[in-house]
Amino acid sequence: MSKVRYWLMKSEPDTYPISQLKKEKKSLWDGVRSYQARNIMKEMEIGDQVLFYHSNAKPPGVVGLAEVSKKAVPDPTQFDKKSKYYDAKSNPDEPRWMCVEVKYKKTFKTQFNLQDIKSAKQLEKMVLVNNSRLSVQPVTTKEFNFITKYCEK
DNA sequence: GCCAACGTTGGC
DNA sequence: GCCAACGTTGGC
Repeated sequence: MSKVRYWLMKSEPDTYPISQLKKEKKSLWDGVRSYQARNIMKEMEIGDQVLFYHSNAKPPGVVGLAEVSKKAVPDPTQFDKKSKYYDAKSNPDEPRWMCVEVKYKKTFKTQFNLQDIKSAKQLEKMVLVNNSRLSVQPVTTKEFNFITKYCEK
């Protein structure tokens, strides 16, 4: 078994809030159409821990925890003509877009706001702070522990 | 709703 | 293969 790794995944509460993941228990993280984000999802292993982040929220921040429950598989929405994520250029024999499945773990009592992240010295190197547009990103063990310790108090 | 940042596309 | 134009993300 390899070591557990940590990630941060963004979702807009208007599109897919953490409360919906709680209801559904698990969900395919489909609809991601960024090569960088896709490449990061391909790295994920079952059991990896995920910070669930609400973007475009008031205020934006980390709202809870999820866990990778299935390794990357071809994103079914890329072949679904009715989906807004349909990609005519993707070949079923060589799918362009991949996604992992995540399962719900918990919702923090108080969310860790982006503002808190930006003002914490220990978190100044976070990808979130320096590459704010990347929707799936790696998080270091230290960053993960810092945020979860604070939120689990 | 604005707009800065930045990834992607496409003309050359 | 460069780079301008364009589209999207996401904070404010």
